[in-house]
Amino acid sequence: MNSQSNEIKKDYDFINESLINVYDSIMRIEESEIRRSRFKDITAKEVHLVHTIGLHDRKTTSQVAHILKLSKGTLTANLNTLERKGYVMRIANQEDHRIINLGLTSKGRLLYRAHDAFHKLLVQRFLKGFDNDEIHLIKQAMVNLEEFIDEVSAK
Amino acid sequence: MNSQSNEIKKDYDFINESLINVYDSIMRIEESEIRRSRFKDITAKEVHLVHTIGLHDRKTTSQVAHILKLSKGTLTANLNTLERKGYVMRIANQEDHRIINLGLTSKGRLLYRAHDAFHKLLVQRFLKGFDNDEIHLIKQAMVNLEEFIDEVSAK
DNA sequence: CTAATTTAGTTCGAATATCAAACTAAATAT
DNA sequence: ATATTTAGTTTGATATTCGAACTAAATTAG
Repeated sequence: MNSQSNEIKKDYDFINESLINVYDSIMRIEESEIRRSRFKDITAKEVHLVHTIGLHDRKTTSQVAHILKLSKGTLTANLNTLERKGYVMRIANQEDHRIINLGLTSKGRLLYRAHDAFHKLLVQRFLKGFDNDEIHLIKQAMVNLEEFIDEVSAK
Repeated sequence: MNSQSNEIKKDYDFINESLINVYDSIMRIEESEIRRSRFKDITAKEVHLVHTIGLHDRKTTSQVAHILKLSKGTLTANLNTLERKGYVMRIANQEDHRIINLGLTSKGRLLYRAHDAFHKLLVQRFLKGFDNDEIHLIKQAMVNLEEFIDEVSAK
């Protein structure tokens, strides 16, 4: 094996290990960032839920459960906690009284923005030192990954 | 805002959303790949454990617990299941009788290699269409990310 | 226009997962 | 030899999740 292809193998292996490690770590540092913030009563999972509800404002409970791939029962349990803690609102639907629409309280939106800011910082660091063309290329790799995920999911 | 910087913002936003989504999805497709394979009695978490034990052969229970950031009690519980299912071996240490070294059975190694092959495929698809320089660049972005993670973890 | 059916969300019971503290046995230090 | 430390297991408490049964509301069929 020549030293050139050896380099490439190293890059491959590094990326492989990285893809496995990084996501675990991101969950972990999100948790520790929250512990350091003013929102101490919240777990990483709960932030994930607040993020999803913030992103999909006024969706129904069933829609959010589907997006998060949680059972309705599990979502109900999580909503009770997040409502009690004051991050999420259940909004009765006037047209259809079976439906509950979900939204964030102002405290929930504060958490949403804090979490979003942290993620923006993460992406900035991910892309540190790259020019626009290079960033576009990295984006393309993420597109590849999502395509692969979609393919496998569809099987 | 000109169209150039708008493009870049789009790339940023896409990468941001992607980084959040992809982890969840990878866990999910790993689970569904396992269900389709001959190793149907295994969860994604358990594969993760088998992967770690395979990667760090003959490490002690405490070392593996530390690597996985699990309590020793939790690891013991998981080891019991994986030993019962025939993927993992506890190996008594001859020098120090308190220590248990962990290893994979041949069935465990089969699972390890199947899982590894799936990850290699994932990385191939991630890097599809890029030349060596571009792959090196993408690797550098992963290095950036790990550096950021290490920094935040150390705080 | 009722009846039956479907739909949205909650409740409940069972199964798992996790942690931290107490515990056991072995090794090391005093 | 005795006390302390270390490695791993056990135990009890708490969390999470699921799916099935349930309630209430909306829709459909007769």
